[in-house]
Amino acid sequence: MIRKVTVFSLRPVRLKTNRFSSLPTSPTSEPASQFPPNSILKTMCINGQLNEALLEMAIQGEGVRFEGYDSLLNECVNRRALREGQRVHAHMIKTRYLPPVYLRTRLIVLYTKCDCLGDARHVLDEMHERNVVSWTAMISAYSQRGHTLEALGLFVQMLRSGTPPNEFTFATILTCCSGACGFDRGRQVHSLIIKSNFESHIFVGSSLLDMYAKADRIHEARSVFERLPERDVVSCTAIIAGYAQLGLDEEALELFCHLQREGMKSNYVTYASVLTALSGLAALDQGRQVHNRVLRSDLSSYVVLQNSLIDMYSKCGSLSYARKVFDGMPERTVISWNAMLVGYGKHGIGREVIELYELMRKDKQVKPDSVTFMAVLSGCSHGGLVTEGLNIFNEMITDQDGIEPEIEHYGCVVDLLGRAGEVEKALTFIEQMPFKPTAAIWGSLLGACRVHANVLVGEYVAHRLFEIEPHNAGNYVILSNLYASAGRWADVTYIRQLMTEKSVAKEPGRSWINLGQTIHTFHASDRSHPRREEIFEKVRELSAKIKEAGYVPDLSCVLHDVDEEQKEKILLGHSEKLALAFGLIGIPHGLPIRVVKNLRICVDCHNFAKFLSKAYRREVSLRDSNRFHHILGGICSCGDYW
DNA sequence: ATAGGGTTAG
Repeated sequence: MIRKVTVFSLRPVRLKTNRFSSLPTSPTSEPASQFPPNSILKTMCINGQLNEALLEMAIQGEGVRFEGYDSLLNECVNRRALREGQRVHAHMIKTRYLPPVYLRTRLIVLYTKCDCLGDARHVLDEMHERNVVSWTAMISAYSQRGHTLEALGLFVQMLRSGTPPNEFTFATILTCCSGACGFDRGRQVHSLIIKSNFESHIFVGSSLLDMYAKADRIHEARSVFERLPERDVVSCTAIIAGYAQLGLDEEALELFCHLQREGMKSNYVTYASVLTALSGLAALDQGRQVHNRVLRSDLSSYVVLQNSLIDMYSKCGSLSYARKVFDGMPERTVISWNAMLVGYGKHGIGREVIELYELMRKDKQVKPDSVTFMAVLSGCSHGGLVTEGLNIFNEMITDQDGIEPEIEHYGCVVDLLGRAGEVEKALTFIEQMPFKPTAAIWGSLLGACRVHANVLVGEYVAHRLFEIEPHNAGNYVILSNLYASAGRWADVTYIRQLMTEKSVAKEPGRSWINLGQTIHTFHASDRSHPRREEIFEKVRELSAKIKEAGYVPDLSCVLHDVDEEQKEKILLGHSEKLALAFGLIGIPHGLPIRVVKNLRICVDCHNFAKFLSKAYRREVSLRDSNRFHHILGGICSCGDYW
C-alpha cells in the first residue's frame, strides 16, 4: 500500500484531495507535462525505440505511470511485440501498479493481436469493471478465430452485465450467427440492433445482410441492403457475394453491373465475388472482361483474386488460361493449387492432376489439405487413373500428411472402384468404411452399376438410395437405364409405377449456352426462346441425321407413362438438346459448342451429343454438375463414365 | 482501444 502512495504522490496537486478515492480511468486524467519521466518513455516509444523504453521502464521502477504504460503498450500492440508486452505487463505486477480499465483493455488487445487468447481472457476475467471495448475486443478475438461459441457466450455475459453493446460489438457478433444453425440467434441480435438504433449503421448493416444471405434469406438480406442510408464497397460486395454464394449467379452479375453504373468502386473482394458468379454461369467473355479490368487496376497481385481467376477460366472451359494465371503467380496458396487441380480433374485430364500434385509436393511453401486430396482423388477418378487414385488414398490412410480421410474421400474411392468395374469391392468398401453412407455415396455406386450393367448390386444400391432420397427422380432414371441395358423391360415399367406412387419430383433441368454476352437458357420443351421454331426444326433435322448414323433414342431415360412416340418427343425436348441445336445454329463452324447443364447429363443426351459431334464435325464441350465432357468425333473425354 | 464483405471441395 505504501508503494501505491508513492505512485500517487506524482499526481497533479489539484487532484491530491481525492487521490485514494479511485484509480485513473481515462487517459486524460493525467496531463503529460506533469510527469517528466513518463514523457521520456513516451518520446522513446514515439521514436520507435522500444528496447530503450523498456530499459527506461526498468530503471524507473515504480515511477512508471499511466502515460508511460500507455505509450509502451501502444508500441507493443503496433509491433505485435508479445515478449515486450509481457515485460510491460510483468512490470505492472511487480511494482503493484493497479492498471485502470483503459490499460487493462490495452493488454487484452495486445494479447488478442498476438494470438494469446488465454492470456487476454485472463486479463478480462480479473477485471472488476469492464467497458464495452474490453468485452468487444475479446468477443472479436474469439469470433475471428472461429471460436463462435466462446464469442456468443461472452456476448450473453456482456448483456447480463448491463454493458450495452455498440456498433463494433454488433458487427462482430453477427459474424458468429452465420449459417442455418445460427439464424435464430442472428434474428434475436437483429431485434437488439433495432432497439439500439443501429440498423442503418454501415458496418452493422453489412454484417447483418451477410448473416441473412448466409442463412439462405436473400430477400431479407436485400431488404437490409436497400434500407442502408449509404453504401460502400464492403456492403455492396457483401450483397453481391450473397447472391453468388447461393448460386444465384445471374442476380449477382446483374447487381454487380447495376451497382457499378451507380458508381460503386470495386476492390479485390468484389471482383473475386463476381468471378464466382461468372464461373457458375460459364460466362467466359465477361470473365475475360473482369480479368482485363483487374490487369488495368492495381489489384492484380491479390492471391485471392488470382485464385478466383484460375477457377473462373477452368469452369468456363479454358484450362490453358487458368494455367497461365497459375504459372504467372509469384506466390501461391494451397487454394491456388487446389483450384488448378480441380480444374484438371473436372476436365478429365488425370495425367496433369498427378503431375501438378507431384509438383505441389516439391513446393515447400504449401502443404496439401483435405481439399487437395478431394481434388486429386476425384481427378484420378474422372481421368481414369484408378491405380494412382487408390495409391493416394492409401497414402492418406497411412497418415503421412496428418489428414484424416473424410466421407467425401471415401466417396472418391467408391467412384474409383466403380469405374474399374469393381462394383462388389466398392459395396464391401462402403459397408466397412467408418461413416454412414450418404446419398452421394450410394448414387456414385449406382452410376457404376449402370455403366457396368450390374443389375444385382444396382437393385440393392438403388433401394438403399430410395430410403434416403425417396423423391429424387434422377435415381429412378438411372435404375431404369440399368434395367433397360439388361433388357428387363418389365422392371422399367415397374420403376415408372413406383415413381407415380411416391410422387417423385424432378429438379427442373436447365441448360444454357453463351453467345457473346448473352446467356440463352433452356428448360425442357422450352418454347420461350424467340428463335424456338428454328431451334425445334434443327433438333428434328439433327435427330434424323444422326439416326442414319446409328443413334437410337434411349427411352429408358423417360419415366412418364406415355407411348413410345411421346417418349421420344419428350426426349428430344431435353434442355441440353435444345441448347446444342441452338449452338449449332449460332456458333460458327470451327469453334466449340459450349453447353452448360445444371444437373448430370442424361445417358440419351450424352449419346446424342456424341453422334452430333461426328455427324456435324463439331467440337462439343458440355459442362454438367459433375464434370466437363469434351466430345469430338463421337468420342467423349469422360470415357462414357460419369 | 473494439467492427463488416472474399478464393478451392461437397
